[in-house]
Amino acid sequence: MRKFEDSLPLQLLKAREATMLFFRPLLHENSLTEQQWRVLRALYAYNELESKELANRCCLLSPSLTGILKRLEQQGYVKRRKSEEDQRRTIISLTDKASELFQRLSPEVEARYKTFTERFDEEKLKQLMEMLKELSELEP
Amino acid sequence: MRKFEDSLPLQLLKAREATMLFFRPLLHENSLTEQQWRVLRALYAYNELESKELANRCCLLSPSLTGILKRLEQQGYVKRRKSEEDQRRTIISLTDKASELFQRLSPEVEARYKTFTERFDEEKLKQLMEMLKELSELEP
DNA sequence: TGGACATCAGTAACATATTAATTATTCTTA
DNA sequence: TAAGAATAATTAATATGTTACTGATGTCCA
Repeated sequence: MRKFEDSLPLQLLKAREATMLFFRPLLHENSLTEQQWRVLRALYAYNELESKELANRCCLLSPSLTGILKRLEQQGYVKRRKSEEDQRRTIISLTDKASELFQRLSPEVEARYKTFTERFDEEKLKQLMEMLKELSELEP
Repeated sequence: MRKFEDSLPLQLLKAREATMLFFRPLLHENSLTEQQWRVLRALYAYNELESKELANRCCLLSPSLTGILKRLEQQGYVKRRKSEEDQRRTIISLTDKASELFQRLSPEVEARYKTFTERFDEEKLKQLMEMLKELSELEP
């Protein structure tokens, strides 16, 4: 039988934890959770997104996103509006306050990303990303 | 600036989600969470472990483990005893009931692992595990 | 056209994640 | 050896993860 440590999900989890150690302190200094930051990143990149698509892109489940958006909205970082064509859908976008926050933090995030790639070869990182992509497209 | 999707933590998360799709249904059929299964696996592999070491190996934080162990204990799957040398430490082990459950589920888990490797080349998987290991040993 | 069916957002209930603080024990060193 | 620092486990408080379910809307076809 495989050893306990040979579990792929476990190794993915450990690798993710190790990677987040580079960024989590910065987010925490700014009172952001990693999920909140993921949502801000997505919305900054795509300008506005329907709730469902936002959840998909951020790899969040709908009930989790509901709470995250509620808190981000309370802090004045996101706004929501109903879709014209389909009243079931909600469209989310960033406030100016959030854009400013993002632009303020973004350089430091990239700087820490750089220190990361100084310790983990970029070519290897590229290969890794390829494999992860392939993996995430797998279906049972 | 990097694209939203070029985030390594996000890709690790997505890859893990895709992988867990192979196993989560089985665990769910048996009323186990993935964290509970991780704990059972570790304890089965190591026979008994101190609480702190169990948390480390399972990539769980101590407060999370406290709750997980409480529920596993209520269901009669784990037992705890105090360390003789150091009264601060708790030593955790599986009950017979848990060993039986593990032995019953383990073959099916391995079977699903096999269907997984049929779609994701084993040589590539080996490379991936190498990179993940290297990644998880990184420190900021 | 209206009723079965699908879809989307949200709620409910419980499990886990995260940080800070607390308690009990052990170690250190003045 | 007694006070202070360090460590292990827990609790507290809040945020998120997970599944099941509800309510509102939309689609489709008899």
